[in-house]
Amino acid sequence: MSVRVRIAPSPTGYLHVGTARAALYNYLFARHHNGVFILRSDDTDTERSTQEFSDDIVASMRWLGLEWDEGIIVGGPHETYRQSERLGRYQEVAAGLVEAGKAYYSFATPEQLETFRNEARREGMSPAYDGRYKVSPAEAEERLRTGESATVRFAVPRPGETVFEDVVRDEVRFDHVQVDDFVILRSNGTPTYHLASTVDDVDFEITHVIRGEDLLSSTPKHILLTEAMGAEPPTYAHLPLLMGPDGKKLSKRHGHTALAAYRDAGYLADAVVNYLALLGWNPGDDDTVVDRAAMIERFELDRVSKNPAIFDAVKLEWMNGVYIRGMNADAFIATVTPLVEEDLGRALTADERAVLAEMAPLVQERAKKLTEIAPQMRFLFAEISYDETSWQKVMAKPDAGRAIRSAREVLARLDDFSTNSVEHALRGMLETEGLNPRKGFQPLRVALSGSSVSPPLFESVAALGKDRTLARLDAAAVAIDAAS
RNA sequence: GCCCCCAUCGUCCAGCGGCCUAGGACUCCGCCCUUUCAAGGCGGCAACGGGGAUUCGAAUUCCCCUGGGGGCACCA
Repeated sequence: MSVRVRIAPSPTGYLHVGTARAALYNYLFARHHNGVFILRSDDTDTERSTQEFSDDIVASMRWLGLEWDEGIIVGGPHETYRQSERLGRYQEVAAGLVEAGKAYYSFATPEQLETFRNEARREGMSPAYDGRYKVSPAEAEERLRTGESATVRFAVPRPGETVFEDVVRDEVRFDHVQVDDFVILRSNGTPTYHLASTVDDVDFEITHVIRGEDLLSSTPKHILLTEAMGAEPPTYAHLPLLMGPDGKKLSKRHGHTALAAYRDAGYLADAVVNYLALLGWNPGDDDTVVDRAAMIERFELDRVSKNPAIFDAVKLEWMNGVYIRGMNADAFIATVTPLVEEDLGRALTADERAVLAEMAPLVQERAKKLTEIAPQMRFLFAEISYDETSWQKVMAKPDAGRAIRSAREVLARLDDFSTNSVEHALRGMLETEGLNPRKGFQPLRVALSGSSVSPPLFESVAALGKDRTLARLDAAAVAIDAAS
């Protein structure tokens, strides 16, 4: 039987990094086994589900490159892949279970249940509802007829026990006193997550359920439901949860949890994928940078860690730098050009594009995030302003003015503004002025770029060209005089 | 409170009875390279939670404790 797996986000929020990782693992598992990867929308909570979240999920999945074979948007043999469109099917299953005596109409009031739980808790017993307020089928029918509202609950076999073999956790067992007679159909007729999700998994012939550990204790319910439907339960694999730096479940207060936020912050999809993949899985050796093909090739569920993993933003950033440096020159220029144009608020001219292409490799090896790049190249295409800290650190020093004036003089006499020629001229200036590179070059850097941190100096001068270089040196000299 | 899961450097992983003087990556700290910042090179700091048991031998197996996490809804 071929592998069929799914990721089933609920459009009640943006695609969370934890969900993204679960999606990635499902994807890698499917690709590794030449199986089918499905994207389903678990949108039974109509109150909280929105189109915006749904769009975000699709966009984020595509950005990561986790193409799905069946599911929302792309369709497939099991249309539809949206739970909100399958309500009839869930009701049908629920009715069948009631018919078979495996589920029942429940009239237990919230107050009764609350009281039961409190009491159980007080006595040190399991707070899982044991169905004690169940009424006879005849009575249920009668009360239903009089218009009384009811939920449908699954009748958990008691006493009993559910044992299953989890791929990452090995054998897990739950005594049924810990499993409540859970609601499968709300009093308004809509299915709960347990019902909808399980029915879909059965109908879509899901073979492996790979999901977060937070669902581990719900698994007996899903197995019981599956069996009650007369189907074979899938293989389960529960992934360790993602934590924030404080060791608590990753949430908004830890920073970005919406995957799209990382895209917007200048991260590369491949870097995020690589980082997420290694957060709880390892390829079997000490490799850290692993491309997608290698991940697919080497992915195994039994190499998934059991430990919760703390999301380390610093390491992600490092990895992003690795991927930026790994881009080929053309690809880098292609992704960076629109960013620079957006930053400037205008399109680049052909000449400017040539300058950008020239300078691109220099900023490429320095960037950790795409968002750092435009600000670093801005001085090439727009007027500058001096960074306050840089000014204090460099321009307020005694030799700054001298270096700038001397450089201005030397460069003014220079016709060949190639990098080599500029370097030769400026090093000559250092010598005649008796300045070391730090004292002699840093002021020039600030004069030209506005900051003490910039791409390499000689290349920058060459890229700016003679006119603008001289103008900026003049302006800096004036500014220094004015400041002293 | 009840149940489940987990436990190696600060963090992510390796280790699946002797190859461990516990390995790699990020971070941090030195040094080198160097026009700034990065990158890169070299080196360094840093961990098997505690107690029993099994064994000739335990980070690796078993038990207890402790600690951390998750779940216990007409939310998913």
